[in-house]
Amino acid sequence: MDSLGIGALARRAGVRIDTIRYYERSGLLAPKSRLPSGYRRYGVIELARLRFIRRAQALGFSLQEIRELLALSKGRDVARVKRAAQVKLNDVEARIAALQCVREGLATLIAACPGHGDAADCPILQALGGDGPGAPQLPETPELRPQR
Amino acid sequence: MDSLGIGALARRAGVRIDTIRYYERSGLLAPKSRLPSGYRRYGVIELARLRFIRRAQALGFSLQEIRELLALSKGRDVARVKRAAQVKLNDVEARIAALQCVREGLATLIAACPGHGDAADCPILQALGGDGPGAPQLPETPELRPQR
DNA sequence: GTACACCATAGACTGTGGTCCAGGGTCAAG
DNA sequence: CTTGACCCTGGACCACAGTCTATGGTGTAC
Repeated sequence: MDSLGIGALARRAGVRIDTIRYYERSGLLAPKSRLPSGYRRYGVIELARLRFIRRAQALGFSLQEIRELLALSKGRDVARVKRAAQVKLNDVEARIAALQCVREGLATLIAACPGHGDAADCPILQALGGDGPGAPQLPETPELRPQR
Repeated sequence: MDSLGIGALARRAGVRIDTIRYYERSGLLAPKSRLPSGYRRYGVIELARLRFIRRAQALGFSLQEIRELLALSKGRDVARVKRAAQVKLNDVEARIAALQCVREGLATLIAACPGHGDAADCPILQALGGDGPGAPQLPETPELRPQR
């Protein structure tokens, strides 16, 4: 029998046992079966699914989004899966662009800072203090967080 | 008097009143002064600071990181400020690199997905299902989460 | 002077993604 | 048959970043 207990599954996937049970509670990963004692048993499919969950998480998907992706994979709707990935890609690219903005701002400030002398001459402190010309050009309150 | 009550400040910065009080509890933003009644009063400096907090947050900085960023502006030691900014810059660059990794993984999957046909042909679903050649090249269990 | 918007505090609650603990039951080896 | 590792459930707890509620005080305009 190539079936695993929860501990073996956890070791193979590199997660904690509690995390697996948490995913089960969250409707992400059910055991293949249970022993009469109630012990969970998992097969290779469950291992792959668990690894997928971790990978998708590392890609920036929330558990909710992963739930949706997994649901899509049951429906075999390839087009919708692709669209979901595309949306996430756009999201990631926007974040990269914003961070590159910050990097430029910081790099400029650091380059302009003498590293000694009066605090009034430090462009970094000026940028932090107000919204003068030295302030990093950041998007105005982008709607990244839901404001219910 | 160009001083604002908490409600006016909230409206000008586009945040909720509770959020401002929460930031105060968190040591991020103190009122300029208080009326004898206890009412908070804020000036343009506080408004700028609040806007800075929101901007930094939108870029993925946690409140803890923002606290550190803002703490820099209190330091009289310009050299230390510059060094701290440098550390932050490295931090931002690491974030960018990690996100670029994610972007590559997603882009590869999307490019390889026909967007139609059988689910077996979809590399996104394959990446989900197993760890075949189509799986995104992600660092194994990247330390994104503290494992205390 | 009273109506009404505004503000104060303390503390409870939300959702996300887990993590830990108590108090047991089960499985396999020796 | 006992020991130790493993597993079960239910519920508490954590950090984060707010959000809401209850209860009561304040500021101002009519």
